[in-house]
Amino acid sequence: MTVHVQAAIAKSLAPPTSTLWNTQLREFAKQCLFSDALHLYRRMLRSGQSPNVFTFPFVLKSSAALSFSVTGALLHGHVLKTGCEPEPFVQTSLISMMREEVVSVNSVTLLGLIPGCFSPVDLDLGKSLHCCSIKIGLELDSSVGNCLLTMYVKCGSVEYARKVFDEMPEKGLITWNAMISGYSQNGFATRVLDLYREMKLVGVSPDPVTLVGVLSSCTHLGAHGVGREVEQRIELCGFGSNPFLMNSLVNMYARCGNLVKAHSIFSSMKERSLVSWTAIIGGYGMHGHGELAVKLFEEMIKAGIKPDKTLFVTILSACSHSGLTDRGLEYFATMERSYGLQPGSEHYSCVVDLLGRAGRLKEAEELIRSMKVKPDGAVWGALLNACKIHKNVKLAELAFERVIELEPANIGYYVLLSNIYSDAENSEGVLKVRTMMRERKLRKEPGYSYVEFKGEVHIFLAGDRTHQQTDDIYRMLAELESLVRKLCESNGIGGKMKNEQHLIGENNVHSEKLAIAFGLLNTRPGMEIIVIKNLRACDDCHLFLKLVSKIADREFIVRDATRFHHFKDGVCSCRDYW
DNA sequence: GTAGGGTTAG
Repeated sequence: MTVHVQAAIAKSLAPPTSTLWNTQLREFAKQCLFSDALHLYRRMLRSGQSPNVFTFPFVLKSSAALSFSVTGALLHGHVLKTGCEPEPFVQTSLISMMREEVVSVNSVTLLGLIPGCFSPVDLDLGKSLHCCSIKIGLELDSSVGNCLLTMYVKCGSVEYARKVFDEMPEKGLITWNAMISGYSQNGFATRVLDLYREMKLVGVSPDPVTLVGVLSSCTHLGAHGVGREVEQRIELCGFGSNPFLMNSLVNMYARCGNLVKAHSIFSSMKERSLVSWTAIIGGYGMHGHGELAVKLFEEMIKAGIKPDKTLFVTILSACSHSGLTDRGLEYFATMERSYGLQPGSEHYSCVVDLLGRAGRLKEAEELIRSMKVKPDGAVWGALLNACKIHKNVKLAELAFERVIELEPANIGYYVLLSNIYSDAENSEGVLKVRTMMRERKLRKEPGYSYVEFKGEVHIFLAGDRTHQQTDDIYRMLAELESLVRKLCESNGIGGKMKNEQHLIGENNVHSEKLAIAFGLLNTRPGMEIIVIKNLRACDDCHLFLKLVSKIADREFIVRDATRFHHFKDGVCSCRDYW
């Protein structure tokens, strides 16, 4: 179409109609070729073709994107804000054009203007466009409403978006999708699932776009049940060839630990994009199969696909979790050398983690000092974490000092340092950290864990006794604890358990332990137990849960704020190498 | 002729 239009205009075989001009303008605006759009607009005027109501949105959008002044007062504010002087051509051509036609702001104009505000810095301008649409009584128009809703989502104002959503009298598929994707992209996974249920109840049929948002939220929540329902729907509706949807499905299964299923979907895909590869490689890496992740990565390179920055984060972390230190360092070196990708802070934090887990703390510290970009909190945080593993109090103090300069309110780092002191039996240090937290009025958010069982969510806090099965749960825990102790003594791993001894007992019952005990009580062998934890899963529970999986011969997953921990037969597929 | 989509560490 585009080629045809260009050819028609260039050869002037027939005088282009306004529709042809507008189609080409729209193409340019869509591809963000804004100055091309403005040039085309100039040619259009020169050729004697008058712009009409369909012309304005694309010209206005292009002008707005280029920060040029367009329609009077509305965008004048924008120009002042960015400090861009209006380009003389745009100004003169617009003024002359306006003189000839009365520009009335209608829904089409708004639809051209609002997408110019799809970024948090333009939120104020977007709000004024919202006011403008209310003034002319168009805010309830479904296209304008959808557009405003999306604008708020892209600006990160989910609550405003929801307000627009609630006020819209006619909610079409696109309205539901915009809200569902909006929640999904901003991390409100439970709200996505609520809205999805509501949508089906009012009789709107989900399409692939809906399901992508829903699947992404299932992945974050570990909501396997909904995920499987979505998969059935995909088959039923014949959406199986949609690459976006298939990527989401691969990602969901990969992250939930069902790598066989993830791989089979991945293999069956006709088009495998970089995102598909990232999903499957990340899945293997996350579950401790670093060798397989590396193998797939090499396969991808051989297939002629170029990795991007995201994939490098994924592969570096895969190497880190499987102890493939040197392989990871090689990849880090090729990033810039072979692919021209400048490593960012996120890559450095992976490499610090890589070196740190391997005990190469000195090199990790040197790497940070050699960084061209300013290290962020995550980089020093990775070093601090390594100090916890390898019990280096001195370096930990330095890393803590740096990380706290950058993220003074991040409680996780205070807890980490406190645990490092506690491991070193340095009670003075523990006290120091606690005082610091009190002075800064920082309080640790209470950790909780929950299990989804028969459509209900069972939530537990540390030491919780409110659940109706409390007695049985505690009995089960006491039994497990005594079996764990026996196993430790007979296998001579009591040393590792030493730090954990004080955790056993009612005062130190972690929420994930309660959730697992609940799961063991209520599910049959062979059924998977998935526990979700709001914060990071407790390191001290790790060994306990591994041993429980052996004793009870059961498989379970603890999904915490950062990753999946897959426990099976006494092994955790996550960070098990050390 | 308008609005909605997948991947990333700690």
